[in-house]
Amino acid sequence: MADEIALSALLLGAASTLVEAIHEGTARRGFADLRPTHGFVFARLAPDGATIGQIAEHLGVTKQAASQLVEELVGKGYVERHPHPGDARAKIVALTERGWACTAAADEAATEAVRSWIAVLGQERVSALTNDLRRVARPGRLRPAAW
Amino acid sequence: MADEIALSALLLGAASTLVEAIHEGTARRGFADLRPTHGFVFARLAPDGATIGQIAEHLGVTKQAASQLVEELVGKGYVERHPHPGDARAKIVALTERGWACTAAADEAATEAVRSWIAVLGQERVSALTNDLRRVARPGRLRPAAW
DNA sequence: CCAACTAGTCAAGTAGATTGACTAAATAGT
DNA sequence: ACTATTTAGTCAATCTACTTGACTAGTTGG
Repeated sequence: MADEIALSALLLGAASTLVEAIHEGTARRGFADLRPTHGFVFARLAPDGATIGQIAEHLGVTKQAASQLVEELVGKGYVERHPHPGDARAKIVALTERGWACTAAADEAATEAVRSWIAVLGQERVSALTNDLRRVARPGRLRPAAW
Repeated sequence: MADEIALSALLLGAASTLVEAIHEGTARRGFADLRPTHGFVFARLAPDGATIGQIAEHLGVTKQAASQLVEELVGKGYVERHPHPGDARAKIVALTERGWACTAAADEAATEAVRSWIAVLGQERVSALTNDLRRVARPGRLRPAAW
């Protein structure tokens, strides 16, 4: 049936709604020079940082794209490149103080956004939803780009 | 908490997983020259067709982008432009026979994809999930573009 | 019946990705 | 131990899906 098709549209719509709410809330808290994609980078960076390759895999993009993204974040003061302790080729990308502040703001914005869902569905169902998704969503493939 | 942040990543990952499965399944059935975006156009076109403006709104893109998309689909034989009965400026974009065949293939692929979710979660929870999403996902905003 | 608006297209520009070629460092094979 | 292959990251060029801006043709309203 078309019901199965509708599910993907719903998931996409829901994801879009939530991501945009978080993005908007984060911007409102003083971090307006970022896109949602950057937030997904931050999520991978906390708490211990990550290499370019790990970021690329997390986002589901090429290393080159990840590298460009990191370069932009370095320029804006959100992350720093540190030498990798055990591999001189690699670099550890880590959040700066500003990066951590932004992450905190994003967490607030996310809580705020989800609160409106809880108001509609109840805490119970939101939790159930989250758990169900955890079981079917293959990690990685984070960005539905190039569709 | 970071749990709220995770929810958006999960939704996005789930949507991505499902959309790609449908896309792949449709391609496997003989329609390999399409992107997922085209599928969302088809969904709006069935059963009665739509104008360029309606397609644009459905996808959350500009009319120009929608127009280009339709042009591509015309070239590939999936849709046709018909004159609008009551407005000589407008055009009704409608599925061709091939367009309908592709839609049927996409439905099959979607059913197949959702079946694997049902195998994990059970019919019950998948239905509950769908209903929950229906209540929180704002329609439109289909494509999380420009992230 | 003229002014303002709407549907769609043409053309050019843009942002975020890609592929390809390269350097330097690590790992594996003999 | 020395060579060969693989891996981490970057530079450069390109691609592509989308945007903004300008326009034509048709519609609506005072």
